[in-house]
Amino acid sequence: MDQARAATQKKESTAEPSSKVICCSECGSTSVVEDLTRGERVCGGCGLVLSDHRIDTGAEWRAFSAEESDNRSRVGAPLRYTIHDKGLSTVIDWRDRDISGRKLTPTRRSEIYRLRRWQIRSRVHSSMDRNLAQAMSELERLASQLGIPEPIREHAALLYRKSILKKLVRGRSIEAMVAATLYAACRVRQKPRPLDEVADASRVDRKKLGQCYRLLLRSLNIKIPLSNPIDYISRFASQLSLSSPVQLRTVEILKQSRDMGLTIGRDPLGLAAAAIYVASIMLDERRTQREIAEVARVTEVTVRNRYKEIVRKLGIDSMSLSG
DNA sequence: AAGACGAAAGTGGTTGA
DNA sequence: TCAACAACTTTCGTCTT
Repeated sequence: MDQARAATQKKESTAEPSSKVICCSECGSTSVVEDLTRGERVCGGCGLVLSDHRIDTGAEWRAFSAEESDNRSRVGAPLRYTIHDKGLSTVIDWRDRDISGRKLTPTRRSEIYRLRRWQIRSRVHSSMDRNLAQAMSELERLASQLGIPEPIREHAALLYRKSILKKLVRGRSIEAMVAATLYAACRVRQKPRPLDEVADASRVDRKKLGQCYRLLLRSLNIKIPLSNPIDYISRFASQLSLSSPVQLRTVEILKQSRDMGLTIGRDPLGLAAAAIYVASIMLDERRTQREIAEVARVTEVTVRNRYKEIVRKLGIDSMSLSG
């Protein structure tokens, strides 16, 4: 009992600082200077080197003017997991010219032509590569439809690669697994999307998606942070075109609700919706239960029930609601 | 008339025997 | 595998603004 509590407390205390603020182990200062030319991270307080040998992702040219530094960049594209061969495979140029720009002789030309054909074939040659090629294009389609940013797409792509290696895709549809990895990646990065939203955008039904998602978590040992209603607020608020004070008030309400134990076992979507509803009334930017329920993908009834609980438990009286 | 409310029955997922 | 269960949904009649 006590052990369990100690464990959760420890988890909370270690999870907090490592995710955002970096503290110097010597002086506790939070100001960290990044020295990219030396690949070091140095404490701004005492000068202690916190980490070194960082990979420099910046330019490897020297530039003598602003124009030059704009033009010149690191050679080659960065490694990308969303391209099925990570963007690393060889490409044979389609122009029939040799290295010095001369036209090729007819014999040489037909030779190159055959080489090129085989090269293209071999690029997607193994079944894994074919699967990946298909999956990555589906991932791109789905992610752009949902407006999911590049880093999360890459994360999803990485998860998909892992699930292929674990042979999870076998016997399941590529689409379902892609949708599941994308949903999981959003959750891991604390930018959750409602499961229904992802299911709608792909051609996978909710149930299949949920099954694949759970399989993914189990097989790859992924730890997903409990989805927090607060993570949904900014998206919902912007869909309802609510001002930022309303967002802030909503977050406040959610924090209070959590402290009152109102959030345990409750659907985060419903909580987010109800909190937005309360905040929108308090700050006189009223939205109907139906409007809010729609963007949060819950029913009005759920919004209502949560909202009633919040009002009752937080002691929000009718005065602060009406005006 | 639209929105809010609440009761009652139905649904899908989890848990424990 | 099945029943019990909690949370959520659907549906619908009634009340309020």
